[in-house]
Amino acid sequence: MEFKEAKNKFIQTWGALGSQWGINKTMAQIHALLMVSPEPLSMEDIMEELLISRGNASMNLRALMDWGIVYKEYKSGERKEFFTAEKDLDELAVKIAQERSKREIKPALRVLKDVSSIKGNETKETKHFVDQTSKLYDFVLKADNMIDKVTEFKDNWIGRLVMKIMK
Amino acid sequence: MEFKEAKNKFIQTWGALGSQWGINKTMAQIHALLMVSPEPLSMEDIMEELLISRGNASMNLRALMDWGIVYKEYKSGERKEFFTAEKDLDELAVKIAQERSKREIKPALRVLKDVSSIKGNETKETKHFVDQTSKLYDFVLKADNMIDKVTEFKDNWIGRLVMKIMK
DNA sequence: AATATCTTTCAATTATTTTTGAAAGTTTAA
DNA sequence: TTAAACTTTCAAAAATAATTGAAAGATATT
Repeated sequence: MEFKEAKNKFIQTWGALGSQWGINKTMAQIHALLMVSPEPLSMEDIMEELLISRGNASMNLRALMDWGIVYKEYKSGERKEFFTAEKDLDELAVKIAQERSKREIKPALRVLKDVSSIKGNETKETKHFVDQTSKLYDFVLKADNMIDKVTEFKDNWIGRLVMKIMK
Repeated sequence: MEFKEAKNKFIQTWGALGSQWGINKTMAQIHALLMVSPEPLSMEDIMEELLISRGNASMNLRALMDWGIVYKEYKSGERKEFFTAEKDLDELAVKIAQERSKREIKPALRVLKDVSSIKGNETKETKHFVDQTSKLYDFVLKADNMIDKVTEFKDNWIGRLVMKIMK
């Protein structure tokens, strides 16, 4: 396999993986491309490499910057903007985890808390409902706390974690 | 909030969460419904409660069973099939993690391994590519191993994990 | 202040995913 | 073996999501 082929395969795979995890394909592809680019790329570069429109590139770059995993850069003398990806993988994982926690898990937790605290007639159905959603609340809360804790580690937390788990 | 409202809210929220994580909305909703049902439900029950077609119910129940998080049950004297969800949350998390690892992570790992081992001319670009994809391979491999390890724990692994992390 | 360079926005289009419903398939019972 | 009860399949339709491209917005340059 030669470089160009490998690069393309990597970008496609990363894109597919992204879309299986609720992240838009192009967004993941742009990120993949920037990850393996030693130099910052312009919007033009990205459009060309991924064969996408200007609008698409613009919107997805914006989204990546909102996630905090792609940065804008300016080159002196150049008018246009350049982009780089967060390349530190620990940092990347933490940012993604934090963002998903904020956007999806925390709101879901609120709902779980609300629905698990209904009061009233104690039928079998309602008892089971409260019991089950309470357990779910505790579980998701723990998982979410884990994300927060993990953030404090930094620097190869996943390696340490694996060590710890394996005892 | 009364029971029916709470139940509906729970199902809707779980469905939305599912679709943000690459799991089809109806599939997540069926699972949510079964989680809070003290008794097994028939396909008819599910169709009625979620207002979905027979085909939709059938396909998504099949998918849930493939994931190993919903089981078929037979009631003696009854002709039709009934369904229950895995209600043990540790078990549920492990099954989901294993399944996603098998379906998505393991294949991606293969690709990462392949593309990170290209040989040839040592330009800045290829060097950076190999370096970056190798790191990614190591990282994803560690994360995936963590899933495997966690499986061995069973019984409230997440609680223990949080304990460990917090020292 | 006019022009050139570059970016963002968004309505319309295109692509993808999900859902439906009816026909075909299966299993049990009479 | 026929019929009834139930489930699965899958092509077509509907719903949802992603993408385009051109116009409007910026911002810097002359």
